[in-house]
Amino acid sequence: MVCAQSSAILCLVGPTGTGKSSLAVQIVQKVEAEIVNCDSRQVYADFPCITAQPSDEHRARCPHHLYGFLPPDQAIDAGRFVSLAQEIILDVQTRGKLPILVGGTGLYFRALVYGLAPIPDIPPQIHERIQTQCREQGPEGLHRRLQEVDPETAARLHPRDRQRITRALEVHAATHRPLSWWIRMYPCDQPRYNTLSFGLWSDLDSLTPILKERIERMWAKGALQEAARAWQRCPDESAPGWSGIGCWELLQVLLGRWTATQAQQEWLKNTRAYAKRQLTWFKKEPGIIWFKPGQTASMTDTVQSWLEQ
RNA sequence: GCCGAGGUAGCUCAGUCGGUAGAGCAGGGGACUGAAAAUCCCCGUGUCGGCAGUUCAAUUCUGUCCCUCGGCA
Repeated sequence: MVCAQSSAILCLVGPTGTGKSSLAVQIVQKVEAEIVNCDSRQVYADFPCITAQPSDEHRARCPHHLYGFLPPDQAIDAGRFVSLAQEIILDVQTRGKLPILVGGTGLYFRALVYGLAPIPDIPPQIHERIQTQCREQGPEGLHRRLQEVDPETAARLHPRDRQRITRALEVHAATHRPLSWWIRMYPCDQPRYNTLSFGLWSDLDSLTPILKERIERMWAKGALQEAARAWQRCPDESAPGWSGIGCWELLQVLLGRWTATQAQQEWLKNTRAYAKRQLTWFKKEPGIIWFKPGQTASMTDTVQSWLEQ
């Protein structure tokens, strides 16, 4: 066993269904390590099966952090993820172990590795006010306002991108500084950890049958019952936990809106589209060493020589 | 067999009063600084069922054949 340097983290990223979780557990057999989740949906306690959280068997092999700890009515965001993950990573490193960051949420990965501008939390009343305005005036209306208070951000956002437009307006309203100011003041272009990043790359055509099979396996393992239990605890379609792919499709079956077949088709379609977005994101991410699933034999050697440096 | 209604993009269909066509969905590509499994953006050549006729020009009109779906036998 090799011990980790104090500031090192290993990252394992790539689209859904490429086998990141199993690979992480394999690496743990060679290196003293603990696994840290980097996936925005696997944090939800009510959806272990549907969001493909590591199995009990995997979790028994080494500590797994930030999985399945949040109820579906509670939101998580990149900022909160980063502060939770930072604390855990530091703790793991202090104990002389290597943190392995595993997951497919590109924004969380980048925010953790490269940092995030220290924008304070937005007070709930400001958030609510701007969301209401967006509903009333539409994203285009808010985009026009953003052009006045933050022309730089407005220029790079499409007038219908309500999520980013409202966020930029919220930042301005809460801090009296435009989002572009924060980003300029706190550029996030240098990694804050000594990082080795692996990516598992699989093109969509090869991934599709795997995703299809995984959905069938989840179905057989009781995904629908899992959703039914979650619905009893949180009967609110708009709750953050329900936005996961699969959760929403299964809910349509529970509410009698879709047939099982329809839901499975939509589930696969949406998963594929998501995998494509992940590929697009990670392709651009610098410094990732790419492997094909199943051709990862040299990976642990790379990890060990990196740790010995 | 007769009478209707159809055959146009992978699917569902619109349209062309004759000048070789366009929507939705599917599919493909892209963006991304606290909702990110989210939120958005861009991308449409297809023997217009086959063959023949009329015409400068036919997917459009005419004839004929083939196929599908109704109704009657």
